[in-house]
Amino acid sequence: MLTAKQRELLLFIRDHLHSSGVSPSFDEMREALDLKSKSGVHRLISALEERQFIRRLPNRARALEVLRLPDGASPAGSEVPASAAKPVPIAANDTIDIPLHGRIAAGTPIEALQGSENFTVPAALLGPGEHYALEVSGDSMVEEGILDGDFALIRKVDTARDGEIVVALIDEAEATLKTFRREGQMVRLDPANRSYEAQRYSPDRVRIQGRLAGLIRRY
Amino acid sequence: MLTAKQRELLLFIRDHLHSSGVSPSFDEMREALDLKSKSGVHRLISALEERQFIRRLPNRARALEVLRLPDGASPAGSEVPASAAKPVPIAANDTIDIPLHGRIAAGTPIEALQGSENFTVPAALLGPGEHYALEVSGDSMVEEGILDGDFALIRKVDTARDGEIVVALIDEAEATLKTFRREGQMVRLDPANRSYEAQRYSPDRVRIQGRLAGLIRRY
DNA sequence: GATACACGTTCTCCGTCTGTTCACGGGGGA
DNA sequence: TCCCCCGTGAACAGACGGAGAACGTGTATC
Repeated sequence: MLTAKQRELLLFIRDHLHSSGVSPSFDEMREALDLKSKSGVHRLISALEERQFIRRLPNRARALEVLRLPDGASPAGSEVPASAAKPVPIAANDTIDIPLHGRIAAGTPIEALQGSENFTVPAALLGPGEHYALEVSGDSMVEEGILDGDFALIRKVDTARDGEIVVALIDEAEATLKTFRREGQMVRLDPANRSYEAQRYSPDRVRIQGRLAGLIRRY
Repeated sequence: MLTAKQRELLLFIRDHLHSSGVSPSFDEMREALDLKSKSGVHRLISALEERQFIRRLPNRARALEVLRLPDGASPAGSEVPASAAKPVPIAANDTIDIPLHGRIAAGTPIEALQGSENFTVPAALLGPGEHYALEVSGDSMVEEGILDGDFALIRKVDTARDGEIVVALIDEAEATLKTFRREGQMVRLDPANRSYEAQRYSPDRVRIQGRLAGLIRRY
């Protein structure tokens, strides 16, 4: 599950947390692992986070939290290991991890934004098919109850019916979340905000990248 | 999770609370941390609040509440640590199962609706504390992006600050989701829909049953 | 109800600490 | 071979924290 270095770092964080009460800074970890650069630490931390051994607040100082320890680790003090203290109360395995492809804004096709981040959602929210998540940027869909900062769950499809909310890629360059409508030979993308105007394109300029399947908001 | 200063302040607040019964003022905290200005304290407090270690009422004197303690902190007195008194189950898993207490509509207090259904949500969506879910009924909060049929995730608390969206039980009979505001001696519950009017009640008629913590929508 | 006081909030300025990212490279396993 | 792990170095952005002052807000008091 972990490489030797990752394991060493994880145990160091655990010990540091236990003895001083605060998580170590990147420089302290660099020192402890006998490295000369922090960027190696950064990679190890990312790996530990990806493997769900630690949790952290991004861009925050000393904001690490150890979630669990590798198998066979000795406890920090004379106490029980952290893993035993958390008996893992909830099973409920009906969730799905989907990739979070960044913010949906102007500029880049969705495929380009292959973020490493993942997003866990209840399986009940999603239908069949492949999905991904986007963070909504801007207020063009407020009248549909889609606000800036919301997470849109998108089902990967390349067709849409009138009235459906889709991720549309215009001219292979700009992706937006809009209501899809056909208008004669043209495609119309309707915002849900009176301050914005509907846009019309010829079908060959518009590529559907998915259909809105769910929405998640944090307060 | 915390920097040294943040941890120091949190432990001071805990001790002060424990020995004198009230939370310290900003000046007392400034003194305790050996600072010459309160603004540093303010920033530390904000960081602690952001990390969900404390809760507070804005513009209220000495209105701090310790929600949990950093890992490895010794208890204040000879008693059990605050963390044990308040279970605050932050699951290490990715998801948490919370009860779905039916639709929020007129008629009945939330407790009465002990539905058997459960609702699985990503743990990242919820902070500490106990939560439950409600299905939103009606369009009184559309301008906040809360639509009929959405699922509101509610943190079980009995206090609210101005501007927060809460589940309020009126006269022990009718529960609604509204924005909470104080207005002089009265409590005002604001809808987010121009077609509805704000309602005013004396505080003893209103019981807060929770605070909006997240929102989930299915398309 | 006017006033005074205590307290919390916000701002600017500043220096330091810390995390992030990039580009470079080497080694080893599948 | 490609891919992953690991190391280095440097530059940068932003968080953190301290000082001081002005300003709001709540509460008590008269």
